[in-house]
Amino acid sequence: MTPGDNRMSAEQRKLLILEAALDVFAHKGFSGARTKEIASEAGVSETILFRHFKNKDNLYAEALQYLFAHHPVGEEMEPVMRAGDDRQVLYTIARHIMEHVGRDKRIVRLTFFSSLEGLHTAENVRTPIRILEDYFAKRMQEGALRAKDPHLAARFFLFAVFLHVTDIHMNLDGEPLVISDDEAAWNLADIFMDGLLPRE
Amino acid sequence: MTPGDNRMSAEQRKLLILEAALDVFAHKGFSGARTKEIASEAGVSETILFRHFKNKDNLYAEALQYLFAHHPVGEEMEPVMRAGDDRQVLYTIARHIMEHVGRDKRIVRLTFFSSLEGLHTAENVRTPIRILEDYFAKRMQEGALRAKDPHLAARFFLFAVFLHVTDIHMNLDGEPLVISDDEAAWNLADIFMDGLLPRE
DNA sequence: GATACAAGTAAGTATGTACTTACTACAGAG
DNA sequence: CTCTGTAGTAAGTACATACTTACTTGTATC
Repeated sequence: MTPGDNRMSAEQRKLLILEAALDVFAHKGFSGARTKEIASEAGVSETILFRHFKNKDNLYAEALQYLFAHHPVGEEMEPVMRAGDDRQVLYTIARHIMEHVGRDKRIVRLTFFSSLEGLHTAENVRTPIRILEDYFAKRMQEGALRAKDPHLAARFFLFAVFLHVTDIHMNLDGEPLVISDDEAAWNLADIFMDGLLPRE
Repeated sequence: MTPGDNRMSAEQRKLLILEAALDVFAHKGFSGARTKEIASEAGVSETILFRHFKNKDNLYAEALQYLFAHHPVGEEMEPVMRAGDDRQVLYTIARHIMEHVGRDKRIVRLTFFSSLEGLHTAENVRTPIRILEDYFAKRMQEGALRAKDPHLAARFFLFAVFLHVTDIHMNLDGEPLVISDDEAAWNLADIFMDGLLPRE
């Protein structure tokens, strides 16, 4: 094997390693991941991995930063809140999150792993709650929604969505769901708007 | 240190080790846990740990079995479904889960760790969904509830509760919640029954 | 074409970690 | 009292793992 065959710029190589790291960390968590496996998945030797990253902790931190930099959460949500009536807003938020997470399945696993392993507080959970909470508070003041606790309402709505997509990617529940994102989002928005009791 | 000072029956000792194992596994996950730490937390040497348990996998399996044997999920839920009107049923289920989990905070962490590490399908998630789903289906057929997808409705309700208690113990969201279980459960049941839109 | 700098390889080291082996001491049964 | 089975200790083993060291090769720049 002649060296230099797959020569690559530092930046390119670093990205390859970051991608491999995300795969392995998302799959096995920080303490379950092996630098050797990450290196081999990136197609390099451990030596090179450690030339690009000071140590495993550093690699983990940079990998998370890289992932969330490419998948920001809060900002994209704001325009969504002007989607029309309240039902439409909830639907759009739900779809937004489903797609956001669906775009990269590692997000869910890494978020949970990081929280469990105490390596990272989940900014990507807190931010959406704040945004939806503010929206609810405003609409409640306007009398457009019933006056309930807006923080609790936002929590419950988003938690339902979060665990729904989490389940889809982690399969907490036994069997895989066959329902489309669209149908799930409409159902949830409808329940939150009208409730399960029939309206007379 | 004369041996035999803290002599103990096999069964007693095994329970001590299981408890220590649950603590450490819940805190660090399977691959983050060290048998040495478990042993020392149980106040024994590793030698003894490995005399009681074939290996680390076996210890993990027995620990989970022990935990869930002491905190069964599904069965206790059935009587709860006869709690009165539908709102009361939802409230009671939510409270039931909050208390169930509150009784032993390790449940949440172990459930998530196990799922993430692929060691265990979460029976304690699936079972409650099935039960609530059946309840919804029955009430919808009776016309007491609007005809929505009962599986989705059950999923969303329970997922909201699950992640709510998860957050309380894992603090996914930034700041700790100050709201009581009672208040949270009533709010959620109310939203699911009546929705956020005002009824004319 | 010589030089500088970064990409690459091969081999190694120190520590961690799951698990063992060889032995001692105690308690209950006969 | 002796025998047997089990709780206990001390030390060790084989391998995995994060990280290093010493060295080689390619490439862009002047």
